[in-house]
Amino acid sequence: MTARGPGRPTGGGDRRADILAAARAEFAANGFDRATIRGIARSAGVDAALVHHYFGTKQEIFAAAVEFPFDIATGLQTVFGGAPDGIGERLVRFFLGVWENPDSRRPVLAVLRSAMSQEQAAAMLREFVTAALLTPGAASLDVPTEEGRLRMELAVSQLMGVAVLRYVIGVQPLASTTVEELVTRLAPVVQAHFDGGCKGVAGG
Amino acid sequence: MTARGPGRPTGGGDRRADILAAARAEFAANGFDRATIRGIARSAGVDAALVHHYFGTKQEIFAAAVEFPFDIATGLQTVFGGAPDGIGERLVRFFLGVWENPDSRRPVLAVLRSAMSQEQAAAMLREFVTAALLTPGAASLDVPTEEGRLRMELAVSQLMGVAVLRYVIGVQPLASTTVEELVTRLAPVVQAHFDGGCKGVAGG
DNA sequence: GTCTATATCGTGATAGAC
DNA sequence: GTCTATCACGATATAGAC
Repeated sequence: MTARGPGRPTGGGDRRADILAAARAEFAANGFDRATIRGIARSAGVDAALVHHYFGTKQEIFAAAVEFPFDIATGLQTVFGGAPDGIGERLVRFFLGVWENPDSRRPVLAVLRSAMSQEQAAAMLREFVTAALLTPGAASLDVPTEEGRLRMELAVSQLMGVAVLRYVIGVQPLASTTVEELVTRLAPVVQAHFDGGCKGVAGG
Repeated sequence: MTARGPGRPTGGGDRRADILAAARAEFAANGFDRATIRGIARSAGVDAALVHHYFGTKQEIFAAAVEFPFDIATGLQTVFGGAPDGIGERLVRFFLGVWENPDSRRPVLAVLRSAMSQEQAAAMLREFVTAALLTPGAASLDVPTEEGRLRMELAVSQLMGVAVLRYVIGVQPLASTTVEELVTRLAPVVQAHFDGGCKGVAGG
């Protein structure tokens, strides 16, 4: 039963999923600007007009494509809920886990690529970082809010930079280093940001 | 003598500079894809055809626009030439100095924005990071090359992430923190990457 | 529900007048 | 050296047939 007749009885919902998957792949691979409706349609094996029919404008397709397919809040509850001195390692593991899994990498890669030159995507990333990372992270610290947010931002900067160099630019040897190796090297640094800096390393 | 007649005797070099400056601004503001020849021409107050006349294709304009107007190698010699335990602070100061000065920020912003979705710009960034940062940085360390490069990449990741969140995404309060404050917080972390990690912070 | 056809626009690039 | 005019192309988006 591979042949699909016109007016198929399933009532739709099949092609729509194909289009959404293709949109995720295209936006992740090319960013908002370079991704095209025609390309998404071709990749999904449907007509370009059908993409508009289901999702409307290109912006709306993008918004639908980058909605996280998993509950990210749950994962971050685990990160910030446990022992304070383990937040660094848990955050690094969570972050790398999202990026190593193709299903979750696609949306975040699409947002990151697009956020560089598209204000709406930048706003999405800004809001996500603020709501999902900075606010709960800062709240779990025993310092003033502004100080906590800055610490979190510096920690997130470290991880965001790794994402850019490892997953987008692909610089070696970082791009082929194992996750465990990265956890070993990054967790203490991220934790240090959390604890207010690496200054103590000099030993006084 | 503000009026310019046709066939002006200066022999050209005036409009060309205007176009180049406009191209820097447009590429920095929008990235490669969203920047347009017409937009550059409009911004420079000339015709679009003149842009092609001087610089050729859009790729060639981009290449001309992102050529650093200052000798970056000299600055990095200072960073890596001095005392090893000051590399962290000197690298952070150099990096932030480049990004805080509009003249030098424009080219690097253009490359960063474009590298996210344009393979040629990504290759430029990859080669620049490798040749100007990783290789001299790793060479100044007393560890195997591969290990030194990875340490440098993690240090650069920290700075790259700060650039993304501070200068592109504009997340607060990081975007409005003073340079000195950032140097204070980042230099030890970058230095720790250089020295092989923050592990010693726990004090044993 | 799906696709054909097309309207409308903006792009990069070129030829050639002045 | 500078600009007018235009080509060829691909984009988003829509109208409407089936």
